[in-house]
Amino acid sequence: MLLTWPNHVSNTNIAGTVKTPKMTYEKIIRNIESNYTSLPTECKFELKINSKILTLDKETILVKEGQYADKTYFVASGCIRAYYLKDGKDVTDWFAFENDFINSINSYFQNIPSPHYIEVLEPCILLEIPRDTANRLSKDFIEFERLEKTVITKTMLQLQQRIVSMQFENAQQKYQNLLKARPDITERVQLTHIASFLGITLETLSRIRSIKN
Amino acid sequence: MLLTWPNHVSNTNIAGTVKTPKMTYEKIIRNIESNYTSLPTECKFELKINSKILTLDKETILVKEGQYADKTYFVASGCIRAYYLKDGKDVTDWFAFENDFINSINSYFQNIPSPHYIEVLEPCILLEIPRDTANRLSKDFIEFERLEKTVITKTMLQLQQRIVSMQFENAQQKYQNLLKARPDITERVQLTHIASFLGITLETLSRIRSIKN
DNA sequence: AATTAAATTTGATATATATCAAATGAAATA
DNA sequence: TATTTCATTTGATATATATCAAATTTAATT
Repeated sequence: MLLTWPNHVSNTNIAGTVKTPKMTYEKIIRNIESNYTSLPTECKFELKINSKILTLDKETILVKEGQYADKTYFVASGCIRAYYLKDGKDVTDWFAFENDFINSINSYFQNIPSPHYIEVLEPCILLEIPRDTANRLSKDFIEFERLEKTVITKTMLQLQQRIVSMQFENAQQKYQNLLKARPDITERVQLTHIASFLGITLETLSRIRSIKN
Repeated sequence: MLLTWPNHVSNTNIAGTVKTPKMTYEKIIRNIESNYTSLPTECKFELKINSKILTLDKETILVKEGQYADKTYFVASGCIRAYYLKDGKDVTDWFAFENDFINSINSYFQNIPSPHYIEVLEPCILLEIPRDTANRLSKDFIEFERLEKTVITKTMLQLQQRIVSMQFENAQQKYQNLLKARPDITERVQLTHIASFLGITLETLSRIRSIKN
């Protein structure tokens, strides 16, 4: 799953119509800096020559269950989800939108086979950062180590919030909360994925949406 | 809530009888190093002269709701919980045992009033590290920055696991999982706290414990 | 040891949401 | 445009766990 998901401006106009601005390393790295922390010039240079820009179609599978997923992706544009199969059922565990980082956390941090799949939901431009690169940059630049800490801290806080939400809110409230954080989500992501992310059934979500809201 | 909670050996003999070994800064810091990452001598020295050893009784409240909680505690011995009041009801959000770090994450990382209380459950020896100290050490020693990242990463992974568990396991399974990670928990922590931590009622927990197990 | 208070267990009932099943609507493909 | 496939909605029923209430057990205090 995961790395973070701030409440940021979307890159989308009307449902589905994603602008695909020409993305250079410079622009992407500038986005990282402005959303997280700034980096020294040499660190940025090293990042640039050791990472890759990916332009991907909808439905691309970036990571499969069982793989050693040793890359982190920064989403320059588009949207992605991490999911796993629980008794054969597809369960969304995390979404990443513009300016979020995402990886298969278990695999990436514990170097174990990934329980997650990572799938592209909208045409995406990503910056792919290999773990080796990230580790080296962390060793050489305290600012990069700090960037990682910042991203992880954000993620941790969100996970904690989500636990509170799951424990004490009913289906309706959970959905409202998600909408508050991500008002455009229903235009960008299928209801099945939203439902499983919220830990409710598709049917319940549908009913919630029809009454009132 | 939180910072981490590895599956370690307890410091307890028989329920309630906690040995209180003489704890020096050296010994505590050695424990931090052996459980997380090692630190340069100068960093350890700075940590020592800028932190405090606390010896606390059961029921001590370390942090109250509303406070700006800018300390992290390393548990040298004993056990602690973080909880909050949800509609007046006491909900345990995190436990910390020997060799765990704990702080009021929201307050500490976002510098906002703490939604949590932190309460001592067993006589404790703690190392209290002010945020200023932690921040300075992070700036001066990449190893300390890395220590923080390690602790936060562990916490994040545990939170993610807990979400999966909350979403797909029934009360029984949740309890079993907790027991697997922390077999001694029932001797050290009240069932009410365990129940609210698991997101089930005390009554349900009691029933689960009586049938079978 | 007796008394009070707190923690846990046990019981009866209510309820939100899951599950199963089918209908409708929207999008993709021929 | 017709046809197939996939996504969403709607309905009927089942179920795990919550809630409320009380009994019992354990621990703390006098």
